[in-house]
Amino acid sequence: MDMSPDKNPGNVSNESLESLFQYFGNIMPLKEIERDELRSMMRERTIRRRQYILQEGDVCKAYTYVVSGCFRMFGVDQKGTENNLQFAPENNWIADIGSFFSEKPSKLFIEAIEPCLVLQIEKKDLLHLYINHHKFDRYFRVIIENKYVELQNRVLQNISSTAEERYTAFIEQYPNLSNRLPSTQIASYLGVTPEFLSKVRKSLSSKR
Amino acid sequence: MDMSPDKNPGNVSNESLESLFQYFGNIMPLKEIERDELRSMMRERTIRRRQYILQEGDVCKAYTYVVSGCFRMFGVDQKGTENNLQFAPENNWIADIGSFFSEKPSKLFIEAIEPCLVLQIEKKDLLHLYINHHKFDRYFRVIIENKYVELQNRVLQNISSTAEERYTAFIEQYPNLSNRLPSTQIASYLGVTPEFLSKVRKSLSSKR
DNA sequence: CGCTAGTCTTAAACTTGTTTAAGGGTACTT
DNA sequence: AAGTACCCTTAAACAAGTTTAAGACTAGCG
Repeated sequence: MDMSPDKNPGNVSNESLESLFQYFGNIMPLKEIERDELRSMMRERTIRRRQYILQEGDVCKAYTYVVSGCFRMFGVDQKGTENNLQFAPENNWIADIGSFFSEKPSKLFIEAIEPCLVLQIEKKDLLHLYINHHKFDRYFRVIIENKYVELQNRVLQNISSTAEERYTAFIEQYPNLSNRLPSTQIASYLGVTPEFLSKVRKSLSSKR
Repeated sequence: MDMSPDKNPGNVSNESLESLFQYFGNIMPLKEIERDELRSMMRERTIRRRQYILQEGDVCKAYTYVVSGCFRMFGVDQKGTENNLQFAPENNWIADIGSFFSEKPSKLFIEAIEPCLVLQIEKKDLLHLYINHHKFDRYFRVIIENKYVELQNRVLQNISSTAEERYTAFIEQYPNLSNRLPSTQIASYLGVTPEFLSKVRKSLSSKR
């Protein structure tokens, strides 16, 4: 177990905590004691561009809340191609949920696309929260329910839409990201080659 | 609120209940009181082939456990094409989770592909279970976590694999269903036309 | 400064999957 | 026994997306 210098509790910046409290506050208001619990459990880390917080073969040990920056989660297929499964910009949670709960090695990578500031919580602490503050059960169920619905819509899109339709849907869903991310990353998310995405963009711009 | 004849509790068959108890028992053992609670909350229904248990525009009011038979869940796109999102054969839960929790109208249909026997639980009863028997919180979180992982793998496959690879993966995952279901349904699940699936099958069989 | 690595675009040849149309098979109706 | 509905396959023309290759345009780096 690694002992980074910012592991000891109490070192979490107020800015990061405020971001997290506001996130939860949008679901339901937090009591003072719940804020204190979160403060003592969350560990703050800065992550450099290109740095991994999860690599294939490792067990996903933490849920990560993104305060600023952006991550991508991807898998690598037989041919060695990277396929982006999701992006996690600021105010989002990211984890390989399967690996986290089963404690089996992950088949996925999570990499910072931009320099990032995050808050992490480990499994034992999350379970502690579940048990001692029943509300967090609901919080995290809501989080995963929302992520489930998002994924489901994506599957539906993948099997029913052309690359062009998927791209315009991506732009609508992440107006931020479409400017911020390199097109190679977006192409990998959409399941097309960067070359074809370039074609799609051109044909879209000429349509207006 | 509809009052079908089998709504009153106590009418649930032992065979169905045993199937449900066994399902939960695979996650963690059930206490007698928990069995009693389930017995009193689950409502048994027989569903005819082609019958819908959810239609677009309706709010998904119940979680459905499939005792026997098989359902499909699908969405209809702008062109009117049906796209199968998932199948639910015996010993599976099915619901539009997004609609169920948000109580907003669903964009999906759930239809019986075969004659089915199901047990259903309504939202208020599920919430009652959550509150009075904390264990069910965990049960249903595990159920949705597993479904999430399944979906995630599917997205990964959709963006990284050819139709042939997706078809062979489908056969591995549902060896039952590949014989049982009409190929039109499988094609709709894979996101290809029935004609192309026919080609794929032919090219696969000639490879051996 | 010049070098390298990453990013974006274009184009031509190719592969994967769709569309349209047709024909044959089975099974349930009448 | 014929009728209809559904299911599965084949084939040819077409559209969607990939591959390979090349050129231009950054941005970071020694």
